[in-house]
Amino acid sequence: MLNANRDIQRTPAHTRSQVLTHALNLFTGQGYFNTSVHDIAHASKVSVGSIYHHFKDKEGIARTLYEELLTQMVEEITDILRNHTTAHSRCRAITELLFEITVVTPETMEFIIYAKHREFLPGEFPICSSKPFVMMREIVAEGMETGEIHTMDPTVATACLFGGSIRLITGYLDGVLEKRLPEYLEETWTCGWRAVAVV
Amino acid sequence: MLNANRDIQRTPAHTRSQVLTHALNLFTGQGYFNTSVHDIAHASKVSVGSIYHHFKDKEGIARTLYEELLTQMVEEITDILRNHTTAHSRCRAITELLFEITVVTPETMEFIIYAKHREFLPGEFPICSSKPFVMMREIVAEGMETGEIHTMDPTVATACLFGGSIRLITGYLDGVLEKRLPEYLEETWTCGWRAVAVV
DNA sequence: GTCTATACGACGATAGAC
DNA sequence: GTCTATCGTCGTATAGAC
Repeated sequence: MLNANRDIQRTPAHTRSQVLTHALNLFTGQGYFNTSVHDIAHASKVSVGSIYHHFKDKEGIARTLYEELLTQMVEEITDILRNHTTAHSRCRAITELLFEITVVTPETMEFIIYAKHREFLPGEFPICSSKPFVMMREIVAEGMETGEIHTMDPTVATACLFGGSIRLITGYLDGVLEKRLPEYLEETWTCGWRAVAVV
Repeated sequence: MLNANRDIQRTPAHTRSQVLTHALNLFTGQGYFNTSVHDIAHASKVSVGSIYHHFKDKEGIARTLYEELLTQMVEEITDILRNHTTAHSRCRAITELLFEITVVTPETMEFIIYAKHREFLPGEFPICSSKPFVMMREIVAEGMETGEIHTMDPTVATACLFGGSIRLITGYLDGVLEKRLPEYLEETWTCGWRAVAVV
Protein backbone atom coordinates (compact mmCIF):
# COMPACT_ATOMS: atom_id res chain seq x y z
CA MET A 1 0.00 0.00 0.00
CA LEU A 2 2.59 2.53 1.03
CA ASN A 3 5.31 1.53 -1.44
CA ALA A 4 2.95 1.25 -4.37
CA ASN A 5 5.14 2.30 -7.25
CA ARG A 6 8.25 0.22 -7.17
CA ASP A 7 9.87 -2.18 -9.54
CA ILE A 8 8.05 -5.38 -10.31
CA GLN A 9 8.79 -7.76 -7.48
CA ARG A 10 7.38 -11.06 -6.37
CA THR A 11 7.89 -10.69 -2.70
CA PRO A 12 4.93 -11.49 -0.45
CA ALA A 13 4.74 -7.90 0.76
CA HIS A 14 4.65 -6.66 -2.80
CA THR A 15 1.90 -9.07 -3.75
CA ARG A 16 -0.15 -8.07 -0.79
CA SER A 17 0.17 -4.36 -1.44
CA GLN A 18 -0.54 -4.74 -5.16
CA VAL A 19 -3.71 -6.63 -4.40
CA LEU A 20 -4.88 -4.03 -1.91
CA THR A 21 -4.09 -1.12 -4.21
CA HIS A 22 -5.88 -2.53 -7.22
CA ALA A 23 -8.76 -3.90 -5.20
CA LEU A 24 -9.35 -0.40 -3.86
CA ASN A 25 -9.35 1.04 -7.38
CA LEU A 26 -11.75 -1.59 -8.67
CA PHE A 27 -14.08 -1.50 -5.66
CA THR A 28 -14.47 2.25 -5.90
CA GLY A 29 -14.44 2.41 -9.69
CA GLN A 30 -17.04 -0.21 -10.45
CA GLY A 31 -18.31 -1.35 -7.08
CA TYR A 32 -17.49 -4.25 -4.79
CA PHE A 33 -20.07 -6.61 -6.26
CA ASN A 34 -19.15 -5.77 -9.83
CA THR A 35 -15.56 -6.73 -9.10
CA SER A 36 -14.54 -10.39 -9.23
CA VAL A 37 -11.49 -11.85 -7.58
CA HIS A 38 -10.32 -12.62 -11.08
CA ASP A 39 -10.54 -8.90 -11.92
CA ILE A 40 -8.35 -8.12 -8.94
CA ALA A 41 -5.87 -10.82 -9.87
CA HIS A 42 -5.64 -9.51 -13.42
CA ALA A 43 -5.21 -5.88 -12.41
CA SER A 44 -2.67 -6.78 -9.74
CA LYS A 45 -0.74 -9.07 -12.09
CA VAL A 46 -1.00 -11.76 -9.46
CA SER A 47 -2.71 -15.12 -9.55
CA VAL A 48 -6.01 -15.93 -7.90
CA GLY A 49 -4.23 -18.52 -5.80
CA SER A 50 -1.86 -15.92 -4.40
CA ILE A 51 -4.73 -13.70 -3.44
CA TYR A 52 -6.36 -16.49 -1.47
CA HIS A 53 -3.05 -17.23 0.16
CA HIS A 54 -2.87 -13.69 1.54
CA PHE A 55 -6.53 -13.12 2.26
CA LYS A 56 -9.19 -15.42 3.64
CA ASP A 57 -11.68 -14.44 0.98
CA LYS A 58 -12.87 -11.51 -1.09
CA GLU A 59 -14.53 -9.96 1.92
CA GLY A 60 -11.22 -10.19 3.76
CA ILE A 61 -9.63 -7.93 1.16
CA ALA A 62 -12.30 -5.30 1.67
CA ARG A 63 -12.10 -5.58 5.43
CA THR A 64 -8.33 -5.17 5.42
CA LEU A 65 -8.65 -2.10 3.22
CA TYR A 66 -11.31 -0.63 5.46
CA GLU A 67 -9.28 -1.12 8.61
CA GLU A 68 -6.01 0.17 7.17
CA LEU A 69 -7.56 3.27 5.65
CA LEU A 70 -9.42 4.10 8.85
CA THR A 71 -6.27 3.58 10.90
CA GLN A 72 -4.37 5.92 8.61
CA MET A 73 -7.05 8.54 8.98
CA VAL A 74 -7.02 8.25 12.76
CA GLU A 75 -3.28 8.90 12.72
CA GLU A 76 -3.73 12.00 10.62
CA ILE A 77 -6.40 13.36 12.93
CA THR A 78 -4.19 12.56 15.90
CA ASP A 79 -1.47 14.68 14.30
CA ILE A 80 -3.94 17.51 13.96
CA LEU A 81 -4.84 17.22 17.62
CA ARG A 82 -1.16 17.51 18.47
CA ASN A 83 -0.52 20.54 16.29
CA HIS A 84 -3.67 22.52 16.95
CA THR A 85 -5.32 23.56 20.18
CA THR A 86 -8.57 25.40 19.54
CA ALA A 87 -11.68 23.72 18.17
CA HIS A 88 -11.73 26.30 15.39
CA SER A 89 -8.22 25.47 14.31
CA ARG A 90 -8.68 21.72 14.66
CA CYS A 91 -11.93 21.58 12.71
CA ARG A 92 -10.51 23.77 10.00
CA ALA A 93 -7.50 21.46 9.72
CA ILE A 94 -9.76 18.41 9.52
CA THR A 95 -11.76 20.02 6.74
CA GLU A 96 -8.55 20.71 4.85
CA LEU A 97 -7.44 17.13 5.46
CA LEU A 98 -10.69 15.72 4.06
CA PHE A 99 -10.40 17.87 0.96
CA GLU A 100 -6.77 16.95 0.49
CA ILE A 101 -7.34 13.22 0.79
CA THR A 102 -10.18 13.54 -1.71
CA VAL A 103 -8.01 15.25 -4.29
CA VAL A 104 -4.82 13.25 -3.76
CA THR A 105 -6.34 9.80 -3.30
CA PRO A 106 -10.01 9.98 -4.27
CA GLU A 107 -10.36 6.19 -4.05
CA THR A 108 -9.44 6.34 -0.39
CA MET A 109 -12.06 8.95 0.36
CA GLU A 110 -14.65 7.20 -1.73
CA PHE A 111 -14.06 3.91 0.04
CA ILE A 112 -14.19 5.50 3.46
CA ILE A 113 -17.00 7.98 3.14
CA TYR A 114 -19.07 6.87 0.23
CA ALA A 115 -19.15 3.08 0.09
CA LYS A 116 -22.04 1.15 1.56
CA HIS A 117 -19.91 -0.98 3.84
CA ARG A 118 -22.78 -2.82 5.47
CA GLU A 119 -23.62 -4.43 2.16
CA PHE A 120 -20.28 -6.16 1.80
CA LEU A 121 -18.84 -6.06 5.33
CA PRO A 122 -21.47 -7.74 7.50
CA GLY A 123 -21.14 -6.90 11.16
CA GLU A 124 -19.22 -3.71 10.52
CA PHE A 125 -20.55 -0.63 12.27
CA PRO A 126 -21.66 2.32 10.14
CA ILE A 127 -18.89 4.67 9.13
CA CYS A 128 -20.20 7.46 11.36
CA SER A 129 -19.57 5.23 14.38
CA SER A 130 -15.97 4.75 13.35
CA LYS A 131 -13.05 6.23 15.22
CA PRO A 132 -12.37 9.25 12.97
CA PHE A 133 -15.97 10.40 13.11
CA VAL A 134 -16.11 9.90 16.86
CA MET A 135 -12.97 11.99 17.21
CA MET A 136 -14.55 14.76 15.19
CA ARG A 137 -17.56 14.80 17.48
CA GLU A 138 -15.30 14.91 20.53
CA ILE A 139 -13.45 17.91 19.16
CA VAL A 140 -16.75 19.68 18.60
CA ALA A 141 -17.95 18.81 22.09
CA GLU A 142 -14.78 20.26 23.59
CA GLY A 143 -15.30 23.39 21.53
CA MET A 144 -18.61 23.84 23.32
CA GLU A 145 -16.95 23.66 26.70
CA THR A 146 -14.42 26.32 25.73
CA GLY A 147 -17.22 28.53 24.44
CA GLU A 148 -16.11 28.51 20.82
CA ILE A 149 -19.12 26.57 19.62
CA HIS A 150 -22.77 27.04 20.49
CA THR A 151 -23.97 24.74 23.24
CA MET A 152 -26.21 22.25 21.51
CA ASP A 153 -26.47 18.58 20.63
CA PRO A 154 -22.93 17.57 19.59
CA THR A 155 -24.27 15.24 16.91
CA VAL A 156 -26.17 18.09 15.27
CA ALA A 157 -23.25 20.48 15.56
CA THR A 158 -20.83 18.01 13.99
CA ALA A 159 -23.28 17.18 11.21
CA CYS A 160 -23.79 20.85 10.36
CA LEU A 161 -20.15 21.82 10.70
CA PHE A 162 -18.86 19.12 8.38
CA GLY A 163 -22.03 18.29 6.43
CA GLY A 164 -21.42 20.90 3.76
CA SER A 165 -17.86 19.74 3.19
CA ILE A 166 -18.97 16.16 2.91
CA ARG A 167 -21.62 17.12 0.35
CA LEU A 168 -18.98 18.91 -1.69
CA ILE A 169 -16.68 15.92 -1.47
CA THR A 170 -19.34 13.50 -2.65
CA GLY A 171 -20.16 15.94 -5.43
CA TYR A 172 -16.51 15.90 -6.46
CA LEU A 173 -16.37 12.11 -6.36
CA ASP A 174 -19.50 12.03 -8.52
CA GLY A 175 -17.84 14.40 -10.97
CA VAL A 176 -20.59 16.99 -10.85
CA LEU A 177 -18.66 20.00 -9.61
CA GLU A 178 -17.97 22.81 -12.04
CA LYS A 179 -14.78 23.99 -10.39
CA ARG A 180 -11.94 22.04 -8.89
CA LEU A 181 -12.50 20.93 -5.31
CA PRO A 182 -9.94 23.14 -3.50
CA GLU A 183 -11.62 26.24 -4.89
CA TYR A 184 -14.64 25.44 -2.74
CA LEU A 185 -12.67 25.07 0.49
CA GLU A 186 -12.76 28.62 1.86
CA GLU A 187 -16.43 29.25 1.26
CA THR A 188 -17.48 25.85 2.52
CA TRP A 189 -15.44 26.18 5.67
CA THR A 190 -16.75 29.67 6.34
CA CYS A 191 -20.34 28.46 6.03
CA GLY A 192 -19.78 25.39 8.16
CA TRP A 193 -18.12 27.33 10.93
CA ARG A 194 -20.73 30.06 10.83
CA ALA A 195 -23.38 27.38 11.36
CA VAL A 196 -22.07 26.49 14.81
CA ALA A 197 -19.72 29.23 15.99
CA VAL A 198 -20.43 31.54 18.89
CA VAL A 199 -20.34 35.08 17.57
CA MET B 1 -51.04 -22.34 3.55
CA LEU B 2 -53.25 -23.30 0.63
CA ASN B 3 -56.15 -21.34 2.07
CA ALA B 4 -53.98 -18.32 2.43
CA ASN B 5 -53.09 -18.49 -1.25
CA ARG B 6 -56.74 -18.10 -2.15
CA ASP B 7 -56.82 -14.69 -0.50
CA ILE B 8 -53.93 -13.40 -2.55
CA GLN B 9 -54.96 -11.07 -5.32
CA ARG B 10 -53.62 -11.99 -8.73
CA THR B 11 -54.37 -8.86 -10.73
CA PRO B 12 -51.49 -7.49 -12.81
CA ALA B 13 -51.49 -4.17 -10.98
CA HIS B 14 -51.32 -5.92 -7.64
CA THR B 15 -48.46 -8.12 -8.79
CA ARG B 16 -46.53 -5.14 -10.06
CA SER B 17 -46.96 -3.10 -6.89
CA GLN B 18 -46.15 -6.05 -4.65
CA VAL B 19 -42.92 -6.65 -6.52
CA LEU B 20 -41.91 -3.00 -6.31
CA THR B 21 -42.73 -2.74 -2.63
CA HIS B 22 -40.82 -5.83 -1.59
CA ALA B 23 -37.95 -5.15 -3.95
CA LEU B 24 -37.52 -1.76 -2.30
CA ASN B 25 -37.49 -3.35 1.14
CA LEU B 26 -34.97 -5.97 0.13
CA PHE B 27 -32.72 -3.62 -1.83
CA THR B 28 -32.46 -1.21 1.08
CA GLY B 29 -32.42 -3.87 3.79
CA GLN B 30 -29.70 -6.11 2.42
CA GLY B 31 -28.47 -4.37 -0.70
CA TYR B 32 -29.23 -4.72 -4.40
CA PHE B 33 -26.54 -7.30 -5.08
CA ASN B 34 -27.41 -9.36 -2.03
CA THR B 35 -30.97 -9.64 -3.27
CA SER B 36 -31.82 -12.27 -5.88
CA VAL B 37 -34.85 -12.21 -8.12
CA HIS B 38 -35.90 -15.34 -6.30
CA ASP B 39 -35.82 -13.41 -3.02
CA ILE B 40 -38.11 -10.78 -4.50
CA ALA B 41 -40.45 -13.43 -5.86
CA HIS B 42 -40.62 -15.14 -2.50
CA ALA B 43 -41.22 -11.94 -0.53
CA SER B 44 -43.80 -10.71 -3.03
CA LYS B 45 -45.58 -14.09 -3.11
CA VAL B 46 -45.30 -13.95 -6.87
CA SER B 47 -43.48 -16.24 -9.26
CA VAL B 48 -40.21 -15.46 -10.95
CA GLY B 49 -41.94 -15.74 -14.31
CA SER B 50 -44.43 -13.05 -13.37
CA ILE B 51 -41.66 -10.71 -12.36
CA TYR B 52 -39.99 -11.11 -15.73
CA HIS B 53 -43.32 -10.54 -17.42
CA HIS B 54 -43.66 -7.14 -15.75
CA PHE B 55 -40.04 -6.07 -15.81
CA LYS B 56 -37.34 -6.52 -18.41
CA ASP B 57 -34.80 -7.69 -15.86
CA LYS B 58 -33.67 -7.15 -12.30
CA GLU B 59 -32.14 -3.83 -13.20
CA GLY B 60 -35.49 -2.78 -14.64
CA ILE B 61 -37.09 -3.20 -11.23
CA ALA B 62 -34.53 -0.93 -9.63
CA ARG B 63 -34.79 1.62 -12.42
CA THR B 64 -38.58 1.73 -12.13
CA LEU B 65 -38.30 2.23 -8.38
CA TYR B 66 -35.75 4.98 -8.81
CA GLU B 67 -37.84 6.88 -11.35
CA GLU B 68 -41.10 6.56 -9.46
CA LEU B 69 -39.63 7.64 -6.14
CA LEU B 70 -37.86 10.62 -7.70
CA THR B 71 -41.05 11.65 -9.53
CA GLN B 72 -42.96 11.48 -6.28
CA MET B 73 -40.38 13.67 -4.60
CA VAL B 74 -40.48 16.23 -7.39
CA GLU B 75 -44.23 16.50 -6.95
CA GLU B 76 -43.85 17.10 -3.24
CA ILE B 77 -41.27 19.82 -3.79
CA THR B 78 -43.50 21.36 -6.44
CA ASP B 79 -46.25 21.53 -3.85
CA ILE B 80 -43.89 23.31 -1.51
CA LEU B 81 -43.05 25.83 -4.22
CA ARG B 82 -46.77 26.50 -4.64
CA ASN B 83 -47.46 26.96 -0.97
CA HIS B 84 -44.39 28.92 0.07
CA THR B 85 -42.84 32.06 -1.35
CA THR B 86 -39.64 32.96 0.48
CA ALA B 87 -36.46 30.93 0.24
CA HIS B 88 -36.45 30.67 4.02
CA SER B 89 -39.92 29.18 4.11
CA ARG B 90 -39.32 26.89 1.14
CA CYS B 91 -36.05 25.48 2.43
CA ARG B 92 -37.50 24.97 5.86
CA ALA B 93 -40.42 23.06 4.32
CA ILE B 94 -38.04 20.91 2.27
CA THR B 95 -36.04 20.06 5.37
CA GLU B 96 -39.25 19.03 7.11
CA LEU B 97 -40.23 16.99 4.08
CA LEU B 98 -36.92 15.13 4.05
CA PHE B 99 -37.22 14.33 7.75
CA GLU B 100 -40.81 13.20 7.34
CA ILE B 101 -40.11 10.90 4.41
CA THR B 102 -37.25 9.41 6.39
CA VAL B 103 -39.43 8.60 9.39
CA VAL B 104 -42.57 7.49 7.53
CA THR B 105 -40.92 5.53 4.73
CA PRO B 106 -37.24 5.09 5.55
CA GLU B 107 -36.76 2.67 2.65
CA THR B 108 -37.75 5.42 0.25
CA MET B 109 -35.24 7.85 1.67
CA GLU B 110 -32.55 5.22 1.85
CA PHE B 111 -33.06 4.23 -1.75
CA ILE B 112 -33.05 7.84 -2.95
CA ILE B 113 -30.32 9.40 -0.88
CA TYR B 114 -28.15 6.60 0.32
CA ALA B 115 -27.95 3.90 -2.34
CA LYS B 116 -25.00 3.78 -4.72
CA HIS B 117 -27.10 3.91 -7.86
CA ARG B 118 -24.21 3.98 -10.26
CA GLU B 119 -23.24 0.49 -9.18
CA PHE B 120 -26.49 -1.09 -10.25
CA LEU B 121 -28.02 1.49 -12.59
CA PRO B 122 -25.38 2.03 -15.27
CA GLY B 123 -25.81 5.29 -17.17
CA GLU B 124 -27.81 6.91 -14.41
CA PHE B 125 -26.62 10.34 -13.34
CA PRO B 126 -25.58 10.84 -9.72
CA ILE B 127 -28.39 11.61 -7.36
CA CYS B 128 -27.24 15.19 -6.83
CA SER B 129 -27.84 15.84 -10.54
CA SER B 130 -31.41 14.62 -10.22
CA LYS B 131 -34.41 16.89 -10.46
CA PRO B 132 -35.16 17.27 -6.73
CA PHE B 133 -31.61 18.30 -5.94
CA VAL B 134 -31.51 20.70 -8.85
CA MET B 135 -34.74 22.26 -7.62
CA MET B 136 -33.22 22.75 -4.21
CA ARG B 137 -30.26 24.54 -5.69
CA GLU B 138 -32.55 26.78 -7.73
CA ILE B 139 -34.49 27.75 -4.64
CA VAL B 140 -31.25 28.68 -2.92
CA ALA B 141 -30.07 30.67 -5.93
CA GLU B 142 -33.34 32.64 -5.96
CA GLY B 143 -32.88 33.30 -2.27
CA MET B 144 -29.62 35.02 -3.10
CA GLU B 145 -31.34 37.32 -5.57
CA THR B 146 -33.94 38.33 -3.02
CA GLY B 147 -31.20 39.00 -0.49
CA GLU B 148 -32.25 36.32 1.97
CA ILE B 149 -29.15 34.23 1.44
CA HIS B 150 -25.53 35.31 1.23
CA THR B 151 -24.29 35.78 -2.30
CA MET B 152 -21.93 32.91 -2.89
CA ASP B 153 -21.53 29.76 -4.95
CA PRO B 154 -25.01 28.19 -5.03
CA THR B 155 -23.53 24.70 -4.88
CA VAL B 156 -21.72 25.51 -1.66
CA ALA B 157 -24.72 27.24 -0.16
CA THR B 158 -27.03 24.32 -0.93
CA ALA B 159 -24.51 21.83 0.41
CA CYS B 160 -24.11 23.74 3.67
CA LEU B 161 -27.80 24.51 4.10
CA PHE B 162 -28.95 20.91 3.71
CA GLY B 163 -25.72 19.05 4.48
CA GLY B 164 -26.38 18.86 8.20
CA SER B 165 -29.89 17.51 7.69
CA ILE B 166 -28.65 14.90 5.29
CA ARG B 167 -25.98 13.80 7.77
CA LEU B 168 -28.65 13.43 10.45
CA ILE B 169 -30.85 11.46 8.06
CA THR B 170 -28.08 9.04 7.16
CA GLY B 171 -27.32 8.70 10.84
CA TYR B 172 -30.93 7.80 11.46
CA LEU B 173 -30.94 5.28 8.62
CA ASP B 174 -27.78 3.77 10.09
CA GLY B 175 -29.47 3.53 13.47
CA VAL B 176 -26.82 5.49 15.31
CA LEU B 177 -28.88 8.40 16.65
CA GLU B 178 -29.63 8.52 20.34
CA LYS B 179 -32.89 10.41 20.04
CA ARG B 180 -35.69 10.06 17.53
CA LEU B 181 -35.14 11.93 14.30
CA PRO B 182 -37.81 14.67 14.62
CA GLU B 183 -36.22 15.84 17.85
CA TYR B 184 -33.22 16.99 15.85
CA LEU B 185 -35.22 19.02 13.34
CA GLU B 186 -35.28 22.43 15.00
CA GLU B 187 -31.63 22.57 15.93
CA THR B 188 -30.47 21.20 12.60
CA TRP B 189 -32.58 23.65 10.64
CA THR B 190 -31.41 26.58 12.76
CA CYS B 191 -27.77 25.65 12.13
CA GLY B 192 -28.24 25.08 8.43
CA TRP B 193 -30.01 28.38 7.93
CA ARG B 194 -27.51 30.27 10.04
CA ALA B 195 -24.77 28.92 7.75
CA VAL B 196 -26.11 30.77 4.72
CA ALA B 197 -28.58 33.42 5.87
CA VAL B 198 -27.99 37.13 5.58
CA VAL B 199 -28.18 38.57 9.05
C1' DG C 1 4.52 -18.28 -2.13
C1' DT C 2 2.94 -18.49 -6.61
C1' DC C 3 0.80 -20.63 -10.16
C1' DT C 4 -3.02 -23.20 -13.32
C1' DA C 5 -6.95 -25.84 -13.57
C1' DT C 6 -11.16 -27.07 -11.83
C1' DA C 7 -15.16 -28.05 -8.73
C1' DC C 8 -19.41 -26.35 -7.42
C1' DG C 9 -22.98 -23.45 -6.10
C1' DA C 10 -25.80 -19.42 -7.06
C1' DC C 11 -28.19 -16.49 -9.82
C1' DG C 12 -30.23 -14.23 -13.89
C1' DA C 13 -33.06 -15.25 -17.38
C1' DT C 14 -36.05 -18.27 -20.46
C1' DA C 15 -39.29 -22.00 -22.04
C1' DG C 16 -43.48 -23.60 -22.22
C1' DA C 17 -47.71 -25.49 -19.76
C1' DC C 18 -52.00 -23.74 -17.92
C1' DG D 1 -50.75 -13.28 -16.69
C1' DT D 2 -49.06 -16.59 -13.81
C1' DC D 3 -46.78 -20.56 -12.91
C1' DT D 4 -42.85 -24.43 -12.48
C1' DA D 5 -38.82 -26.28 -14.17
C1' DT D 6 -34.59 -25.74 -16.27
C1' DC D 7 -30.57 -23.86 -18.74
C1' DG D 8 -26.22 -21.48 -19.08
C1' DT D 9 -23.04 -18.48 -17.09
C1' DC D 10 -20.30 -16.49 -13.91
C1' DG D 11 -17.72 -16.14 -9.78
C1' DT D 12 -15.91 -17.84 -5.40
C1' DA D 13 -13.00 -20.81 -3.53
C1' DT D 14 -9.97 -25.01 -3.54
C1' DA D 15 -6.59 -28.61 -5.11
C1' DG D 16 -2.36 -29.63 -6.09
C1' DA D 17 1.95 -29.00 -9.04
C1' DC D 18 6.17 -26.24 -8.98
